[in-house]
Parts: sequence; structure tokens; C-alpha cells
Amino acid sequence: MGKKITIYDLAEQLEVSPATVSRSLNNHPSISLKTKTKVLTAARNAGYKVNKFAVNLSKQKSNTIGVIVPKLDSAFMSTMLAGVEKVANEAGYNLIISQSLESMEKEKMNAQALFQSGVDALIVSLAYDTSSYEHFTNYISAGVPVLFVDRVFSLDDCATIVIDNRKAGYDATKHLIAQGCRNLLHISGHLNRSVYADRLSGFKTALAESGIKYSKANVWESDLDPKNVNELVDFLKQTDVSFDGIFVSNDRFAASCIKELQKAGFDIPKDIKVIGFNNDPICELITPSLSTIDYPGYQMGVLAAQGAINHLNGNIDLHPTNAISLRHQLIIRESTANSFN
Amino acid sequence: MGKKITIYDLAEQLEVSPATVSRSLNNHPSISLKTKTKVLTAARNAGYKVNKFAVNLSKQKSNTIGVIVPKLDSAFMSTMLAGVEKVANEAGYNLIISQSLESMEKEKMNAQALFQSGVDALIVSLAYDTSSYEHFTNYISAGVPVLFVDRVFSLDDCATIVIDNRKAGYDATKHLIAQGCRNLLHISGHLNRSVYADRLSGFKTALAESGIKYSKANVWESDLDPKNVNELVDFLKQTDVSFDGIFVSNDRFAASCIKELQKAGFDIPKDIKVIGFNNDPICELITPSLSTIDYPGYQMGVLAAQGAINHLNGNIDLHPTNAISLRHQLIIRESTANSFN
DNA sequence: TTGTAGGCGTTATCAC
DNA sequence: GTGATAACGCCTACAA
Repeated sequence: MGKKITIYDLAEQLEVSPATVSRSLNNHPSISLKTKTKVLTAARNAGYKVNKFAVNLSKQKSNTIGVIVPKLDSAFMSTMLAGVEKVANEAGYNLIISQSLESMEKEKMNAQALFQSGVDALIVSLAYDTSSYEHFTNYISAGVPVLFVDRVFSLDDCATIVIDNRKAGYDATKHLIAQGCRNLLHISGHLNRSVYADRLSGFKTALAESGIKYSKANVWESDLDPKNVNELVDFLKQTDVSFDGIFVSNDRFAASCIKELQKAGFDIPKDIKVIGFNNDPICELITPSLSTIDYPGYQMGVLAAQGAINHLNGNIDLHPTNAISLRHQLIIRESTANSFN
Repeated sequence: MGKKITIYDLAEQLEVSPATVSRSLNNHPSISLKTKTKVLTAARNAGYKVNKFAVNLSKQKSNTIGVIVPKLDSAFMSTMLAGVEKVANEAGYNLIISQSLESMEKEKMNAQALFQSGVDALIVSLAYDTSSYEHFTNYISAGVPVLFVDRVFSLDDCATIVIDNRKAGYDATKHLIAQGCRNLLHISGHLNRSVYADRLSGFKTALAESGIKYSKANVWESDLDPKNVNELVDFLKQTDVSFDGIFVSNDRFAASCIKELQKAGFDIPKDIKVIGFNNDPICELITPSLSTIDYPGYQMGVLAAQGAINHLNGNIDLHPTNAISLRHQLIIRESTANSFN
């Protein structure tokens, strides 16, 4: 454990001032090539490492971006984060990632901890039950940019990276209808989350457009936790309505539904067609394979990080609005097929 | 954006010294309750927030633990990280999480970035192809504790949190044998990773114990990326040996295998029984459901974080060795059943 | 119990 | 092109 060597040590050794050393290290324009290289080699030989703590204090910034996501264990989040990380690292930023585990309380704590630790920007995908945004106001009033991805709040001061969930919900529903479904059920997440509210809205539009009457009985609001899939299946077994098409706002839950419905004697897709959302790898592993909506997690991460960094660099965002919307795609598989062998 | 308020501001306002303010804020023992509360309330009213940058510089520590994992998108990693986070947060530590995406190069870069950013400890689960540990030596020589979880290096200076993979591999194999399998194939990850080497070792032991001859033909070394499952299936279709039992070192890959084998006309478990590893949620979603080995991700995370923090607090570790091994569990499901309806 | 003053390692503003 | 020197905000001997 060689003792830390500082710019003062180098300065002394080279008989120049600490300022010169500092400037050389950061290749400041007004420094002669000669001294610069002299300093650089000396630094390398001495095994000099900048002390980030000092840099941070001096510059009052951490070169760190905080990220809060509901859970880490989905392919969507993983790729989204890979996108964020790529851009962030290239720009010299570190990431502090934390998961709210779908709880607003935890999200609050994380937000506070990240703020305390001095992140330069915050990227958030909201927890299931987050209902207020007070835990972000200190960021906003401190001028720390907050960007939302996927599960967003629409705050004037914050950018959002989303897809057109209304259209996606519409597309999914339309597909079910095109496959002959008439008694549709939409399994939604918490309607506080705009992603779910928007998908429901698209669902309604599709029904209306096809002359299918909508009532509250067509929606099942859920926390989308596979643990609770049985409540739904019990309901489906009892209900008078014979649903023939289900649009689930989440692949994992859709997969569980299918499995449990099969256990309960339903034939998917013959009796009931099912479409999910996310294009999680699970879609291709279950039987029947799951139709779904695909959307670009990596891209969303890239854009979020770029947005943050642009803001930090003081670049003017080119977008007139601060909401970026990406394209989704309907993926048709077996679970919505008309005849499935 | 109220301007930052510092302990000097409070000191001036209260007509005490900055030191007193500092001590009150950190409730130093030698400070009168009266002044302490006075300072505390004043701080609250003024909306005082410590400046972590200054604290870090002063203390030369960041109160941050770095974590590097291969990928974030598995249930195992997510729960492991939840365990780490719980313990870390309770002890006042933040987490910087990054994913190596199974690449040693990325792992190196991450390790370096985290070191630069001054983490107080590092928790690592190694990438698929990591073959050297040079990128950790600067930690060790700087006295920063490095702990490995699950996919570990056995370095003298580093703690490891693992399960008994040898025994787990043995148990999985024994189960296949007990179910009547005689021509066994083990699909392993990279044997550089001790987890996989150990499971293979257990596999061999089980074979030997049951009087089944082992040859290299009984092992298929793979990167366990579901994208490459077809190579395996092609092999299984061509080979003369009619394998009747497969032990896959990873549930996701096992799930893909099952799906592809089914497409190729194999009946699972009738023709071939399959057991995986991890107890990923996927196990219960595929058909047939997947037998596997369960192991305690959350616990492992907790222990890793505790180990790190104990070290940082200078507590003497109670364990005579620095390798902690946790218990695993065989989970029997349909994919290894003798008669499956 | 409280105050003083130096240190933590860099950066940045002036001068020269 | 380079050098002093003052921040940056907090901690902590050492004094009082």
C-alpha cells in the first residue's frame, strides 16, 4: 500500500508549482508541451492517481448519475441500464444504481440518499405505487436534472423517455380483435402509472372503434405480481362472461396467467388468446409462445443518459418538448394464433 | 434554489464555532445537550445539508460500496443485490452497481472506474471469461476489501460467499440417476469459473459412485447463452449416444434447451430428463416445470455486505476462514419426473 | 464543553 | 507559460 502521492509531491519533485502540475494533468491549453510531458511521465512513474474526493469538492460535482428503477431483474431494465451505462461511461460519468423494489417508501429513501451523495443527475423509472413527487423537488430546486424513463411523471421541469403506450395498447387490443376476440379483458397495472393508464386508454379506443362495448368489467387492475395470479384465475373460472381475449400489461404476469389458466383447464389460445407487453425473453420460452409489444429498452437508456449529460454540459436540447417518444412494435406469436397446433 | 448553507453559516447565526456545529451534527459525546439541540433545530430550519464531497475529502472515504455483477437481469442477481443494499443502507453506505455484461474487459473497466471513484469496498461476481485478477490487485494493495460472491476467485486476501457447488452438482446428478437416467450429459459454463468446475466435479463424483463411466463426451462446455442453444440441440440430434438425462448449470439455458428439444421432437421428461440450476422464476413457467437447485441469493448478498462493512469497521471477522458457504436445496419438478402426464 | 487552526487534494483567479 | 493563494466544506487534534 504505497502512500498516496499528490500533486504537491510531484510539484516538489519536479520543482514546479502544484498549479502547473494540475494544469498539465488536465492538459490545460496554456502549458508548454515540454513541462506537460515532463509532468505526465513523472506522474505515471510515481503512480499518481487523482483524488476524486478533492476534485469533487473543488468542482462541487461528482461526475455521477443516479438511477432508480423499480426492479433490476427484468431484461428490459438490464438493457435499459446497459444503454445508460454506455453513454455515461463514455462521457466519464459513473452510475449509482438502486432499486425501489416497487415501493414508494424505498424510492423516497433512495432518492434522498442519492441526492445526499451528490449525484449530478437522476434517472428514474417510478415504483408501482408512487403517488407523489415530493422526493424529487429538492433535485429540481437544486437544479439537478431529473429524467424519467418508461414509468414517468409528467413534470414540466423533467424530461421523459417513453413509448406511445396509448398506441401500443391500442395495437395489442386491435390484434386480439382481429384474431376474432370479442370479450376482452385488460389486465392493467396501477392506473397511477401513466404507462398503464395509457395502455388502458388505447384498449378502450380499440374496443370503441370495433363497436365493442366497454365497461369496468373489462379491466382488472393488479399489481402484476405473479404471486397474485390466482386471484385472477379464480375470477375467470367463476365469471359469467366468457372472455376470449386477454391483454396483459406485462409479460411476466401474462406468462403466469397462461400457466395457471392451463392448469385450470383452459386452452390457450383456443379458448382464450393472450397478449403481453415488453417482449421479455420469457415470451419465447413458454408454451404457447407469447405475443407481445416490443419496445427499445437500450435506446431508451441511451436517450436518458444523453439527455442528462447534455443538460449537464449546458447544451441546449434540440427537442422543442422535453418528452421523447420511441416506437414500439407488435410481435405476434402463438398465444394469439387462430389455429394453434 | 436556496444557496448552500454550511456549518459556518450556522455557526455565525448561532454565535458558536464551526467545530461546535460540526460536533453537534455528528452528535459527538462531549457536547451539551442544550447546544446540540439548538444547533440541530437551527440546521433543520435553515435546511442545512451536509456536503458529502467535503466529508469524503476530509475522511478519505466515500461511504460507498462498489458492486460488479455479470448481468443484472436475473432474479438471483436482483435478490442478491437487494440483500446487499439492505445491509449497506442500514449501515449508511451507498451502492454503485455496474454490470460487466459477462466480459472481462468491461469488468476491468468497471473495476478501475469504481476504484477511481473511491469506493470503500468492492463486491464482485465474476464475468464469464475473466481469467486474471490483476484488475483487483490495486484494491488489495490499497487495503480496499474485495469480496466475491457466487462466481469467485479464491484469493487469500479476499472473502468469498458461495454455496457448495460440488455438492449441489452431485445432488442434481444423483437425482437424475435416481430417476433412472444412465446416459448423462452435463452442460457446463466456462470451467474457468469455479462454480462450474465444481458442479462438474460433483457430476463426476455422482457418476462414479453409481458405476457410470465418465468421459469428456459427457460434458458440453458452453457460454450458457440461450442464443447458442441450437448448437447443442443439433448435437443431440446427431449423436449416437442417446442421452436420457441432462444437468444444465443454469435455468435460463435449461429452459431454452427444453423448448428447442421439444421442437425437435423430444419428449421431456420421457425421452430426456432435465435439471437446471438457480431456481429462477422461469422454472415454474415453462412446461414441463423445471427441476433445479435453489440457493439463497438474498442471504449471500447480506453476508457479502456484512463482510465488507465489518471489515471497514475494523471488526474482526469471526470466521476462521474467509470463505462462507451457504446451503443449497434440490427442487424437484416435472422435468425430471418418471411419469409425466 | 467549546474554540482555534491546520489539513484533506484539487481547482481557479489573479498576478507576474 | 507559470506561480501564489484562496476557495471548496468539513473534521479533528490541540488548546483553552
